[in-house]
Amino acid sequence: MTRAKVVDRATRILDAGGPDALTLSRVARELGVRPPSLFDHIEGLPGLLRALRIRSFEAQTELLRAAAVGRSEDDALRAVALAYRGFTTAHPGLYRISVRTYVGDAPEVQRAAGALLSAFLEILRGYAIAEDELVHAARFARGALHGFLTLEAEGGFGLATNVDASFERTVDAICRALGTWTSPIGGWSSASTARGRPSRPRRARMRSAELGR
Amino acid sequence: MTRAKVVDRATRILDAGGPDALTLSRVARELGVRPPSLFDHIEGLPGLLRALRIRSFEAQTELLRAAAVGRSEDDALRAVALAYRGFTTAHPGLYRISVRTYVGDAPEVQRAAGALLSAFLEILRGYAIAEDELVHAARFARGALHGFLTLEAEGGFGLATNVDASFERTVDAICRALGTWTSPIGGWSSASTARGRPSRPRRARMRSAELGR
DNA sequence: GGATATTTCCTAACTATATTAGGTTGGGTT
DNA sequence: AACCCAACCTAATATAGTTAGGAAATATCC
Repeated sequence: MTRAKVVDRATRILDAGGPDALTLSRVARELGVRPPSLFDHIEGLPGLLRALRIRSFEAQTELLRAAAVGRSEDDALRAVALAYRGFTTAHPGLYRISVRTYVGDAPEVQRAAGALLSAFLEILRGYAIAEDELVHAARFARGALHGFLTLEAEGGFGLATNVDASFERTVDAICRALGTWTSPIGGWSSASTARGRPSRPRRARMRSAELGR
Repeated sequence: MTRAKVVDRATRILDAGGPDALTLSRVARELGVRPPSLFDHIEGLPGLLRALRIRSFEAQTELLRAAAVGRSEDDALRAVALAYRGFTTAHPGLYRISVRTYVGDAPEVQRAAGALLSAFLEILRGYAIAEDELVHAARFARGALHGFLTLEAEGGFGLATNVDASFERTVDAICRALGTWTSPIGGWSSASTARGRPSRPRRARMRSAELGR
């Protein structure tokens, strides 16, 4: 019984049964030991979750780097997107657990998350995007990819008609947006924007209705 | 003590303390009753979560409709995006809980989720996008919005430098992509694409490494 | 090789949570 | 006045996580 085996088994349970299925009792049962025995290898449930998050971030980072090597711009982004989708499909639970609790988490987790972030930034460096716009572009691209995959994993697309095609179109759209990235002041990037830049959104006020009290 | 009060209090706890803070014990304590008393108003914890998800979807749907009324295309999308961000900021817990568990959930929850989906589709109808492309465009737009807001809410952007600007850029990027939406066959929409349509991504194979065993 | 230290598992016990069963009470109805 | 039922209660059970402390196996050191 080693720490790695505990985390391995937890990963399997997580991927197969979702977050609610993962309990120390179950991990212990499947490993043939009693729950308290796990505490000699992980620091309780929080420690196990921490280990899983780190594993998830590291896997994603490596994946991303491997997919991008030797490619650039749209080519790199497409490869990364495909690899990412492969990951969320193969390890839905592990992916999910990496979302949530970046902030306030242990330094090691923060570090793993940071590595993923910078790997992503690296890929976007191929595009003709001003340095101070890069972070915005990265947030957009990562968010778009992440949002699609999350919704897909959660079944948020309702009837699963043609999700593959939707994904291709989504990646295309991201590439298109990155290829025509603009600064808010004037045109920066090589290509001119297709439809200019429509009026700045005026701050709309929202009512939070009678939710929560 | 009414059902509505239970759900209200649960919403507050959820928004203030996150998913882990929400327990029946706590709801009961804050309402001045004992836990079993709650069972006369909700069907246990699963029932409470169900009610919360429904409330979340309904709130989002109404919000979206209200923001879009009287506007179209980019104008509508910008307003919707702002309203959405306002919602996730005001009710992070309630928003979170709507993500996850679409599939396999109770019919009422499915219905509430479906209403949100179709409201979103309605907004995109203003764009010059072919009918059979609409669903793809909606998945992209919703995913991008959702992904950004999720990452922001989870602190996934690391140092919170200029997230407001990132959001504006992201909404711009979504508008741009929708304005230049293409069909995979040929040009459909009004504007021609800025950078043509690069080679179809070839299915990359991924290794799932030694994760989960 | 034998004494010792460390690792790894165990049982026992405690806490919190969700949940069921069944009792009490008071307001409103016939 | 008798009744019903809505809304609360106490008591009890099951499961999860966790701590304390002990026993056995394994590694380490003289």
